[in-house]
Amino acid sequence: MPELPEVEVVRRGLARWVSGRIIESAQILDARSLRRHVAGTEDFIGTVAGSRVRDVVRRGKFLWMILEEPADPADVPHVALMAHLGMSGQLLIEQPEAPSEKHLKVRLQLSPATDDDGVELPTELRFVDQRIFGGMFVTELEATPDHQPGGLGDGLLPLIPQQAAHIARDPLDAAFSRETFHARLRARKTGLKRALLDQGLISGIGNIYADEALWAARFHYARPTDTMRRPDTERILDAVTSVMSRALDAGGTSFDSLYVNVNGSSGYFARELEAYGREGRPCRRCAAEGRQTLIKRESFMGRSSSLCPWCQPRPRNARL
DNA sequence: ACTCTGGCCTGTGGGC
DNA sequence: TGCCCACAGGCCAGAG
Repeated sequence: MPELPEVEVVRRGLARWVSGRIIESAQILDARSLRRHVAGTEDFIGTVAGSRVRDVVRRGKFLWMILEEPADPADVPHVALMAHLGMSGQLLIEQPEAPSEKHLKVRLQLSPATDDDGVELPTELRFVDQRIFGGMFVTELEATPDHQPGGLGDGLLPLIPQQAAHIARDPLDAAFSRETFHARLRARKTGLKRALLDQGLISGIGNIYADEALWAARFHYARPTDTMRRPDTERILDAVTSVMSRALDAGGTSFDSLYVNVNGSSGYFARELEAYGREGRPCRRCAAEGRQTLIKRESFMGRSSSLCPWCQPRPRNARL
């Protein structure tokens, strides 16, 4: 399940293998993956075909390729090819003759290129998506007043797509402000996990890393946000940053090959999970301290939350 | 203005 | 064996 670390792994792969190349042509095998491109598939193809990928940028779980018109030396890039992986999306760099994946949705043919050793690179970028929660679309880049340089992959232009303008900076972004986050968090009248999952408040966190960070910081998911004091905010942010950094390190190893593989379950980080998916198994922190506590799973927000009932007791003034 | 629910999707797996 | 339903969950529209 692609959350921030997985999307960043994909961004790095695209930046390495696709940046500088021209998208020569495109085929849409399932228009549902272009649902958010309101102008339609022909417009999508017409826009991306012939454009050069100048850079690959990410904010939270949104990912986009900045396109430029190679025939016009004065061209100022103003168009982005957006991709969101949703639940099950993958961006794969493959040879055109490679067998079609079962859920292949979009094919983009890339201009020829070689790697640092002069080896020919595959010439197709594929978007594969089983559940179709993700998708691709083309959008205008717009200046945003809150922009500051220095974010991951964000050093090129003070522009972000309009569809990602409401997405907050993520905790690995150099321009992420803990002060601003703390103030906005305290202004909310909701539970802590709901706030962590709100991409407009802090981006990149999904159900897995929310549960992991809450476990690491020993907060219950229903902790009222308006009772969070500054040290509390520091503790949850430290936990979020730590778990995401470790996950990113684990996922980074998958780029030994040319293939951009986004299968989150294939990395070894799954073995490092402490709460998510460990229902009925011992809390390792409790076990280390001589207690026998089992991780339990509760239904919340229409999805599941895994937590240790001893480390993360439900607050008296719980907020959902 | 803010908070929260439902719907979008398909494959998997448990219960009967 | 096969059918049905719950579940997985990021995001957004719209209800409250």
